[in-house]
Amino acid sequence: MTIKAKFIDKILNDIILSLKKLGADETSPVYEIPPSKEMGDIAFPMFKYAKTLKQNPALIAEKVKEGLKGNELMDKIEIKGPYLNIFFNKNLIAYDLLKDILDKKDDFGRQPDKKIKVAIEFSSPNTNKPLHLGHCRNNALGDSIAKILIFNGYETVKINLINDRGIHICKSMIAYKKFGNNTTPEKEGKKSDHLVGDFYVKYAQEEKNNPEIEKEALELLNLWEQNDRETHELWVKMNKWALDGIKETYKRMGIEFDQLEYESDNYLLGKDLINEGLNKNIFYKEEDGSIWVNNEDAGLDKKVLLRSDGTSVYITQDIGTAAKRHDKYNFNRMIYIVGSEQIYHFKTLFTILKKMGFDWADKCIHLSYGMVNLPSGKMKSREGTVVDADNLMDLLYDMSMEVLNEKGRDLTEQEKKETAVKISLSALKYYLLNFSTVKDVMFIPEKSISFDGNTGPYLQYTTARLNSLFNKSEDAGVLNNQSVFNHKFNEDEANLVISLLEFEDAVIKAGETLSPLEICSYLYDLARTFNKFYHDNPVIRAETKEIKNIRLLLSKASLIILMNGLKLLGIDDLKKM
RNA sequence: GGCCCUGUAGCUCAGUGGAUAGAGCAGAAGUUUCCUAAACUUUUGGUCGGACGUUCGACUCGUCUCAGGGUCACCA
Repeated sequence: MTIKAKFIDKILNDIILSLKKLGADETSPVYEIPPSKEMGDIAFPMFKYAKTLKQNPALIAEKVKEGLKGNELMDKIEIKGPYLNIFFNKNLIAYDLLKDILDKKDDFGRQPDKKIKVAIEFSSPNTNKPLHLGHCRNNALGDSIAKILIFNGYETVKINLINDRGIHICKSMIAYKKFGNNTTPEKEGKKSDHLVGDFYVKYAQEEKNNPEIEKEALELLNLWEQNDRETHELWVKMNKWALDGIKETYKRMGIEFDQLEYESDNYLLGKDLINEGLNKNIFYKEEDGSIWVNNEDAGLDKKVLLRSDGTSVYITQDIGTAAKRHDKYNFNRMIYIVGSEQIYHFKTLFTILKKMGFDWADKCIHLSYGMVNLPSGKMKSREGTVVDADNLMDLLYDMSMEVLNEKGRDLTEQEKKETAVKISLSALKYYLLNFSTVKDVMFIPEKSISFDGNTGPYLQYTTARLNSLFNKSEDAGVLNNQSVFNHKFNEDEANLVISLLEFEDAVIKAGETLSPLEICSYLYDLARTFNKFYHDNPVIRAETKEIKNIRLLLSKASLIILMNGLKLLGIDDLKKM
């Protein structure tokens, strides 16, 4: 139970008692956070009792207030029309809260072990081109959601399904065979995945003039499926280039996985299950021998599961892969983090799994996210209108370095480089996470990534100021109940206490809604509240020793929570900036 | 055409039944002999795409409608 929930619980009892005196049978009154902090810390709207009590809600609020006996947790009770607004006793909250934060440190906010296992599939790149901005969003989301779930007490398995076979791979291979002259990344001085991507673009260009080339790609795919030696050697070579480069990008972004699955290992999975389903009459066979499922009862269409030649389609291996994963991990939930263009596909997949009698089908979720668009429109890898992940990180690094050279304090060259890396990544990740997942992201290169305002670097800046503060202060504050209880919290301090109190709720809500945005919004609010406090209230040079102590404690708690929150976003805090 | 998603300030976005709809950027005006000015303060700017309905109460729910996007492959 969170600190806040404990407090509210104790207040709730009094409200319930008071309501009962008036004749309202209430066991769990609704409450909300008032729109502004001047109105109080928690509010009870009285609208719903107007009907049963046949009284004006404002009057009911008055009466409920009268019926409340003194409770030390409540500092002040105000009636604003139909609302009963309560101000918490900041001293009591602050003591419990600060004690908990300082005791638990990086575990503050962590929820108890839920004994629930969640498999998360994300990233899932194709090995025919480098990662682009869309993958960055996927990676940032998957990484952050996994961290949020772990912090919420779930056990997670992060899975990356590498799409290393299929016609798209053969297209890069054909272009290499035709125009590659046996070149290598070393010869070209190119990052290996970029070289593979160049051939994919080359193929697309060639296809415009010479549509016949597609036949060659298909032939190559056939050769690959027949285990043709030469084809496999090329495939292995180019896949390694692509994957090595992609792995480098993951490393640079700080993205890690527990399991790598390869489509080339999985693509034959599912066939047996389809035939099994055919025997059970869940599926049916067309005259040409192809096997179908009719999902019209679920509001979907018919869908082919095995081609007339007996080969499998995309969804066939997804069925097999899902079943294999369930056998292997025995997950309680599986989350697919895949773009919104595949919403229909996953609806179909889950419907089929359910028809096949897998009771765990209901535990699979497609967490779809919107596309990343450019002002010029949609990103298209074939047309070369993509924002490449490596190039983008380079650009952001250079921008960070420029600002650091201008403003950075007291940093060695080495520290500057490390700091620029951290700043550039925080700008990118925070930008991509600070959107509702369902929404498309509009990416305007010159404008989107800034280091001012509601950004990752702003949060890092706040941690750098805090770290600097503790470097300059000989002690970090001692939690002494007398000093906390006797302290008269001013507005900035009180706001900070309330903001600190909200962290646990933000963590829980982010976990329930699979939404890193929840953490972003919370951290930004906390950082703003802290910066305002820090701007207007001297800490080291506070008027008295007691006040200094309280403010150091509040600052320490702020730093701990900022660090914990940033970790959930996959962002590093900074000691200096 | 069917289904799904989105439409909130000049721009980019929060806000999903409640109190005057919030941020950032951009624009205007301020704050550094002071713990990091990548900060802080003040300020300009909105018929929440439109219409009707449900409700004591709607940006939030329902129906219709307009606009943009996605999807409806024996591609992945």
